[in-house]
Amino acid sequence: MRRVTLDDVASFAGVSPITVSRVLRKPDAVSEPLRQRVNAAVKELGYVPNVAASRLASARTHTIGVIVPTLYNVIFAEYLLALHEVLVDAGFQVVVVNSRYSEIEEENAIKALLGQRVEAIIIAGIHHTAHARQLLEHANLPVVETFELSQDPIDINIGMSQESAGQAATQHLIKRGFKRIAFLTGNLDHRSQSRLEGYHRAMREAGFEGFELVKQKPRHSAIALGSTLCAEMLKRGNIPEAIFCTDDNLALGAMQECRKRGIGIPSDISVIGFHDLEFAACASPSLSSIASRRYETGRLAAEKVLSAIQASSRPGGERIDLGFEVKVRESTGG
Amino acid sequence: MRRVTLDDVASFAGVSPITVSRVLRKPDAVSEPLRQRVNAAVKELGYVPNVAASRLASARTHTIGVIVPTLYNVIFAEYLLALHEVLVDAGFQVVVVNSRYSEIEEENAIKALLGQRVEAIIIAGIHHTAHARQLLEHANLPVVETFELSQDPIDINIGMSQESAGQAATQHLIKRGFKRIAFLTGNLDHRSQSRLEGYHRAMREAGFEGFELVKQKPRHSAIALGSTLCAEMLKRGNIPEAIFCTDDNLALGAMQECRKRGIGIPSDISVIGFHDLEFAACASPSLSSIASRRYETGRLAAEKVLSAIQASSRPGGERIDLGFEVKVRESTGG
DNA sequence: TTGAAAGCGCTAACAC
DNA sequence: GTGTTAGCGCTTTCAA
Repeated sequence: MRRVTLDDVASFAGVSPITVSRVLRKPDAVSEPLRQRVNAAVKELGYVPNVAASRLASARTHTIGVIVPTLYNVIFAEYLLALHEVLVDAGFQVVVVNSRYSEIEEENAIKALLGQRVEAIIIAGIHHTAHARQLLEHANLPVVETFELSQDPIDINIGMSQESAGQAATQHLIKRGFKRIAFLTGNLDHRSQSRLEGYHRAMREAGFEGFELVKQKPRHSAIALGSTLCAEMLKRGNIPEAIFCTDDNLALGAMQECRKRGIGIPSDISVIGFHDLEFAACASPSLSSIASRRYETGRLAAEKVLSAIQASSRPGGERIDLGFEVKVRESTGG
Repeated sequence: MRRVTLDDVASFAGVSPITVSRVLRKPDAVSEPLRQRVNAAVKELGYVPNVAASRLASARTHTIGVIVPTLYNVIFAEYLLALHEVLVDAGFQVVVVNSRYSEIEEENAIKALLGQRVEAIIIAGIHHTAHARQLLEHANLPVVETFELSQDPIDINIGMSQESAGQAATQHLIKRGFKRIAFLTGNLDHRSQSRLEGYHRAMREAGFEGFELVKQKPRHSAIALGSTLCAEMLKRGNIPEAIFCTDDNLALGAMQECRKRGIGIPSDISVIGFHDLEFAACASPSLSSIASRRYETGRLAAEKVLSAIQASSRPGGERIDLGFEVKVRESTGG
């Protein structure tokens, strides 16, 4: 049962193949009667064009490659949503690849996307293997790196300073008068690492000693992990005045653990999270957090890519800092 | 700056193109010395194979199409994660398309995927336009419909009875002794609709009168919507003894609204949600919910697809009910 | 406005 | 084990 091809449609309609192709791509270039005959034939035969052939012949794929470290994180879901909204509406296909927080997998993902001849790559993060970086630089297509700020962007870089954000969160706690401030995190990816550095910087500047608790995050339970981390910290006799969690889910878990133990928030311990997830504002107590602009990051990245493709020129090094915002709420006495 | 092709590699290595192709796809079929020369040439020239050409020539795409109504929902994120885990590891590429809860967009998505000659389609939901259904039936590839149970699956159907689940949730509340039970939902997609029907069935069987509150869900705030819906219901003087929310996020918002108004949960009003999201177990009060098996749905769908492709035969109508579980917690006095 | 010819970059099938 | 030939299904010239 051979699939129907463009040639089949052409013979059926009694026109040349190229006419069918034109009807499908630029109908205005074909006269009304032929157009109708072709459209009828397409419908009659149930013809579906083969994109692989079209891509090969035209050297255009109308595809954008996107690399994210994980699919299981609302942050990236929102970002992907924004990318989709802009790119799909502009007639592009989005291919999402998941690097699972591994630079090796990221390099493989880049190879796979290049093999597909994607017209641009949007990649979360600025840390790549040397070879990956080389591939991206030599690929001759627009590359957008997101979420972090790079000293040396490949092409375009859109993000925020994770370190400054970490510092700002910590400074907020310091301003509230706390000295014993703990830092809690799940897996220490580059972004959490930077936040941790910001935390240490703020603590150092204030003359305080920091202490962090890091624990690998199992796949499905950032909230539960927050409780676990918090419990562990308390069990060790490390009773802080305030906790900075690298993620709102962790913070929520930590708050629940405290509540379970009769520790008041913020009366006994203040808590600040990161990302300002939806529940933060309406949790109780409402959770202070650092608002990150992942939706805007996605939209802007997509728009930059579209204009670069339109201009068919590779954009020069551009760095856009979308910033962040400290949201002060009840969990830190706000 | 022409891209490096297989022919370039071949001349560089002094072998025929097909030998290069073999080294890349079945290295064992090529002698050691040639293999080394080819690999060196590939590296030296930075050759990246063109998948479009390969797909066209081999008539295999190693691509699976996946259609989901939205990307902005943890349920589908978990499901996609499971699909990715199985399919990517088996050497397939996953192309995800988002139908935005529209059957028309779903039909377009199907066309786009067929145009890409995906080797199987995994689609969330069982409700399609007549034309979409026809396309899927005639496409001669394995089709898996998920999340709901179909009377008449295209090929394979993996899911749960949304209606029974809605009924079970309601019956749980009825057993607790409640008569005035409200049903709260955001947008009424097919699955929520079925849950609503289950709710009405349970109420009817118990001889009670049901009342539902439906409101279109704006993109980013299921929790806030839950508060809004709850507030609206209370403002109208409709004070129920229990609330069944079609989603845990709504339930969380509703609980928060109640707390704000000094309404005790479960002392004044009981609340049950749906999906058993991560926070349900550790919210306070912990939230009763209906656990859905979306992760397993994803894995099983992917596995079924793989074995169908392996057998290169279209599977006959098969329906797999993965069931659900009523999780009784504090919010309904558990 | 329409068509003929050529070729995109790869692989299947068949020789050697 | 290696190469030759042909062709996958489209689109890009260029000519009419």
